[in-house]
Amino acid sequence: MDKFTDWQDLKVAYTVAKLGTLSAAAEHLEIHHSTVLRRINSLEEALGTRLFHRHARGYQVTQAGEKLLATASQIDERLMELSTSIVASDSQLRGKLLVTTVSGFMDMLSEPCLTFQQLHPQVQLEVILDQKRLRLDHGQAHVAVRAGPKPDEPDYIVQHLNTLEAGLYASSSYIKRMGIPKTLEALQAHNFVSGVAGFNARVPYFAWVDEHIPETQVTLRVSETSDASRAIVNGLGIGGLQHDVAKRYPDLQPVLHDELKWLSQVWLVTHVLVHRTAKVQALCDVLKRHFANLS
Amino acid sequence: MDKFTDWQDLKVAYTVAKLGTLSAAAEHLEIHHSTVLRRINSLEEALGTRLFHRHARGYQVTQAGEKLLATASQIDERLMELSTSIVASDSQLRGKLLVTTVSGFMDMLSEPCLTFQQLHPQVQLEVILDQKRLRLDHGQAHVAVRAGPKPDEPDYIVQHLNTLEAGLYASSSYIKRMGIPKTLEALQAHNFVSGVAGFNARVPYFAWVDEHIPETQVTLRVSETSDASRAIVNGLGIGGLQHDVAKRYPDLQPVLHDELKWLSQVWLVTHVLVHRTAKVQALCDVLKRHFANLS
DNA sequence: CCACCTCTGTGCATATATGCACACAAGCTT
DNA sequence: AAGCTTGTGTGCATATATGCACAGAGGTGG
Repeated sequence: MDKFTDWQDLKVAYTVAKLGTLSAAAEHLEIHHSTVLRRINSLEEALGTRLFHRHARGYQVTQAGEKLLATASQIDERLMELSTSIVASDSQLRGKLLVTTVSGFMDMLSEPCLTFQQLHPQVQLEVILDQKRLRLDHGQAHVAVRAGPKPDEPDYIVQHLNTLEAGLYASSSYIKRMGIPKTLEALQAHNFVSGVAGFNARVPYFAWVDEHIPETQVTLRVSETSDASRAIVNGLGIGGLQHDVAKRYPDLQPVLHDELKWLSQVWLVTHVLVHRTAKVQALCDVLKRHFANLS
Repeated sequence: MDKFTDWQDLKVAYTVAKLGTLSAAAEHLEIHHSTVLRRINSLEEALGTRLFHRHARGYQVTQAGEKLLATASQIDERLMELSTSIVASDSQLRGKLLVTTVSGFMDMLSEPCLTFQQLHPQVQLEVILDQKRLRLDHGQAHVAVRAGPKPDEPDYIVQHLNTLEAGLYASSSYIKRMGIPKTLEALQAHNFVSGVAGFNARVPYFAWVDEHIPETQVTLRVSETSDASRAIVNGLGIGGLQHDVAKRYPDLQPVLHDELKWLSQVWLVTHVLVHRTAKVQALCDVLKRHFANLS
């Protein structure tokens, strides 16, 4: 049913129709004129129609060939558009840009994201919050902001953004109810908000809870770290937060900051194939500038 | 500058984008999946862009691939239209139809042409009057009506239409002026209308004039036989006409019809490549029916 | 958690298409 | 007219792309 098994034949026939001779088409396509001849023969055989009138001085289109010429020239135009569109999508600042991070970082990313949106309104920024690391090499995301040990995967380009410091916080409503612990030992009697086992295993605070706080004292375990901060604000318990996140909630009081602190590295990760594109570069610039101003 | 050197790569990439896997695309295209892989690799290299995210379970389009998919699907549609349009142009009764004959036959062809126009108004009939025989194999014409010996060229399909009989005619104004010849000898004193030497050499009457009538008696030589008939009607001289042509001019009187008559075969010629098409068949039917009714 | 299955990816032999050389045909020029 | 130029068409050697077999990767289901 499919008459055009080889689209290249179409291009060859189109070139002949446009230039009028096999030789000219062959030169233009940088192939031998006999190849042009054979491709046209095979196409005509496949279509069951003569496309050209053979003339010793050149090829002249038949009515069928005229139709083919019209269609092929449209196709050629589309292809020109497509090729410019494809190269432009790499160099122009427009289209979708996918960023991924863990939900706990959303509070920190919202500000640079806003900055980026204002700088490049043509780009539709999509932030994907996901516990499981999306695969940049599968195109699931273009840029990732990750915490913990330095990612080390082939074809990933990793840049160090900052070192974030976290500490314990409690809301004033919690302190009013339970008091504020003054020593590490006193913590054992308090309630804590932590993460669900298996999720966010690499958050240092979660690991510390598992190690030093009895299971019974952990009032709430949430899978998303952003939910943890809200729970702490609402007074469900004491919890570990990045200082920069805690700053956003004036109600929160520091707890034993001189005694307890956790450091975690933040990495900016891109895939080598998308790293050089304008969009990715622009976002990386904004993110690096933002995190540099934090410290 | 031309990114798409091989349009077939586009078709292959399109199939992969549509079906999602190399294997499925390979099966659909009836080629090996490794070939599909290589063509996509080469296309991506040529474009300088990733079109697919390689996944062990299949190929997923990137943004560039999405654009390619959109363009290619449009192309695919156009191609479907084109292929149906091409086959339809053979089986449908529409479009141009080129007929060629010598000008002297126009009077005879006008009637069947009218019939054909009424039967198939979608077809634009173009009658090319030309002394030199147009080449059907070059697509200069689709149907030819020819007189004289049976055409014998390769790939030409020749059908016998009729045997036409011609005789001498004179207008009443000529007869009034010069009288009507009663014997063959009496003709020598009369004026004649004939053809220009070199043109229409195969018209039997013209040959007869050259052989039997003194050069000085030939009042007018015309290159177009249709002009000859008008000259005879206007009384410039005696001339040979097909009986069917002469019938159209009531003023004309037959001259020595029992003594002189010329027979010529009329042939319907088409090229083997266009002969089976609906348009050509339709015209051939009309012409054959018309000429059958003449005798 | 492991075995299975599908799909991708690679070296190698072969089949297919390309290029080349030459012959031929037809305008164009002188 | 006759040579010259340009372009088409064909047999043959080679280069190129295809198919094949097998390895590997990665997800799926028991």
